[in-house]
Amino acid sequence: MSQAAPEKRSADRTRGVILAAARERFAADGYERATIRAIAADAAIDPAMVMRYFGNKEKLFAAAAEFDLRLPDLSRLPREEVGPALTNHFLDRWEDDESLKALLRASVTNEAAADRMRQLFADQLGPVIMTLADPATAGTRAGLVASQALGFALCRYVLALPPVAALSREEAIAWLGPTITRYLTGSLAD
Amino acid sequence: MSQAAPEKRSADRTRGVILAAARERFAADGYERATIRAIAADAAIDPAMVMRYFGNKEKLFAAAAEFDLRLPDLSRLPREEVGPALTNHFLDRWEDDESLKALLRASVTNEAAADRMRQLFADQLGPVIMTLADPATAGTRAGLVASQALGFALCRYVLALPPVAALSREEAIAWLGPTITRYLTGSLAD
DNA sequence: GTTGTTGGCCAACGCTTGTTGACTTCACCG
DNA sequence: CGGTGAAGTCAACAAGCGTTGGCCAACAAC
Repeated sequence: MSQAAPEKRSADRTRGVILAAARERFAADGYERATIRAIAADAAIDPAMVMRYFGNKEKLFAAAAEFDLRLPDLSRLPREEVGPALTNHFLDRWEDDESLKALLRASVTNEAAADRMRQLFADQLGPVIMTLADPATAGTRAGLVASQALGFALCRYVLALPPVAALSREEAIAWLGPTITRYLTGSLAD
Repeated sequence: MSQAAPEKRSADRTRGVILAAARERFAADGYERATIRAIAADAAIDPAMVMRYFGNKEKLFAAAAEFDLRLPDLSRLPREEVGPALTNHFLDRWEDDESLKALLRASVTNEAAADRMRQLFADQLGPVIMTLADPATAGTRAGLVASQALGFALCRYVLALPPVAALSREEAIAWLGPTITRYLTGSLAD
């Protein structure tokens, strides 16, 4: 029943502004330090509006941290290229959407966010890996990829370890690519 | 001048009890959710005592998160064994001292803790790597090792991703060992 | 022109937090 | 015995939090 109009009402625009401010704050401060009052101030709006639109803080976070990895099809690539390709895609997703940073920062202290993170890798990365390797090992491989991808993002975007933050895109792919390839397609015996 | 007596006064014992409770709380809840009141309750003392002994929350955390990686000498090992050895040592340190978990959880939302984390890898891991590879590349290698080590710890001990938490010590070393070896001694061209 | 409805603001609530200062207890030393 | 100082208790503070309910202004419908 909703029209196909670009901006139906003022309410939808406000909702969007709140969501954008929330993503920014959650990404920068984590779950507990990102206060509804601060988010409302960023959106130039009253804190009560945030409650009206999203019910409570937990639901606001759930809406702000909705995320799709948009994983590409890797099954047609040569074996040695899947790691670099996936690494490149991860860096893309990480840099053009703050939701992932918000999710990572929050998931360390918030159980609901941690759940979201677990589902992200189980439901989105797992199936893709099943097209590349023995499906029985897909869960483990997804976990290993997660450990390197999240660890790199943690060091580069959250902790800002100088040597990791200084790596160029090409260097990052050259170092991480082979690691990811091995986790995706290698065997325990190396 | 301090006597060699096992327990000089009640003060030292209390200080220790507070520190132990603080480490536990910071490790389980992160910096902001670990309240002084909760720590004091765990230590079965008054919150005011925490302030008396440590000044404020920040200083309490600084005292609770003091940490030494106790890295072994890796320079006498064959190249292909340095990764597995270092991985094994990391798992040891992670599992018998809660300080690292406290530091990781806090460093995601607390700048002082993040600083501590950066120093940990720069000052303790960097020098060890200089004995293994071109010193000019030691910083980068330390960062890469940090990305995999912290990422694995994040997934296993903090997020508890099921496939990562389920890995045995041997499996973990078999998967991570070669990765760490390459970061420590490999070249960009693989 | 009245009447709803919708988007927004304001003031306040109950609660928790870090932190403070004054008070008590108590062991030890002269 | 008295007193001195450390160890511990208690009650309270100011500030900040998530959250609530009532009020206002605009605007479309009848």
